[in-house]
Amino acid sequence: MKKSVIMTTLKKKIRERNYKFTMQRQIILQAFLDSKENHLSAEDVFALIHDSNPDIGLATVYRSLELFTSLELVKKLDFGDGRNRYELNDHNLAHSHHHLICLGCGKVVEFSYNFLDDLKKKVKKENAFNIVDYQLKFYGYCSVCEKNNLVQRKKILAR
Amino acid sequence: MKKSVIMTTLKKKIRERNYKFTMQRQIILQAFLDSKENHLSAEDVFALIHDSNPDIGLATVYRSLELFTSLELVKKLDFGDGRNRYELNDHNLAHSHHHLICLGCGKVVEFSYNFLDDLKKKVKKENAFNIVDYQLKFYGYCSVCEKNNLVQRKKILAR
DNA sequence: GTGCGTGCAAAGTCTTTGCAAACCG
DNA sequence: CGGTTTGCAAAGACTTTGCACGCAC
Repeated sequence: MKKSVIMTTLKKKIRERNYKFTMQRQIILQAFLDSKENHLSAEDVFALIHDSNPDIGLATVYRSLELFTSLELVKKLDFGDGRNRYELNDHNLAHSHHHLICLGCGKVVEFSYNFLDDLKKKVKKENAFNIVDYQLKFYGYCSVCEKNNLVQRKKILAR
Repeated sequence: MKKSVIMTTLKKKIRERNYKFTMQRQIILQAFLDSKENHLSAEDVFALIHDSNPDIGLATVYRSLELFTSLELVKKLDFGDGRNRYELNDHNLAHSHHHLICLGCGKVVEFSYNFLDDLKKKVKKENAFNIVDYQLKFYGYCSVCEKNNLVQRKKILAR
């Protein structure tokens, strides 16, 4: 979908909940649309926009991300690196995506797999819990780190 | 399994990696064994042991939990409440368990479902990623909060 | 115009670290 | 006895907040 169309949708969603579509909010959302990296921390966003917008403070970035999360425009993620990360919440995605986190180098790769529908029913029945969303994270080793691990293990065994 | 047997196993695992089984480490592990609550933050552990062991500092609790995590004696969890939580890593559990996090009241319920084996193969093949572990979190509403939500929605609609 | 939103700096919360003393093995 | 581990306090990292000013609607 075209970026400008997405922005219009986001604007609408902000307005219809009676929040103001300020320049700052637009710029922050634009950063997500423009960034090659999908998983941005508050500091990342701040760095991305700061050169062209030195007047936007870090606190505003935090407050905007918090707002966007509550409006479900973005999703708050935790990859265990001590800071929150955010990604645009693509409601149109038929299959939700998840994250493979490399324990060696920290690289995060996305992975599609949708099993919510089946599980929603199962969990609802068994636990009296109405599932709204879920997060699935895999921890492992990417091919590069896996290779390094093997080399490392061989060295240890050779001692 | 008996608590004392578990403790012996934990002791062994610490010793065989050439770490010392100090009184502090034992007391912290014991807190997990004794606590009814499975998901403890560093502060929780500190509070649990502080009355009987006022000499154990919070920094030691943090350092121990970090060590235990690296030794895979405990698992580090994030429920989005701004602090890390830890639970004993039960390697004997045939089926791993996951967490249902109530968006209304924050209650966390455990839920068993094992699908790692199938997915491990699939992910390995498709993404060149060797999966070691995974975390699955569901967000939703427990029966109490769901009921409150419904009441709330009715009120809003009645306006 | 009015009230929500922002910038700045200060404060808050959780976690880590430096160092001398204590302790495990 | 020697290298780990600990306690304490201080520092660090990320995030939130108070307040006066500014801007969207």
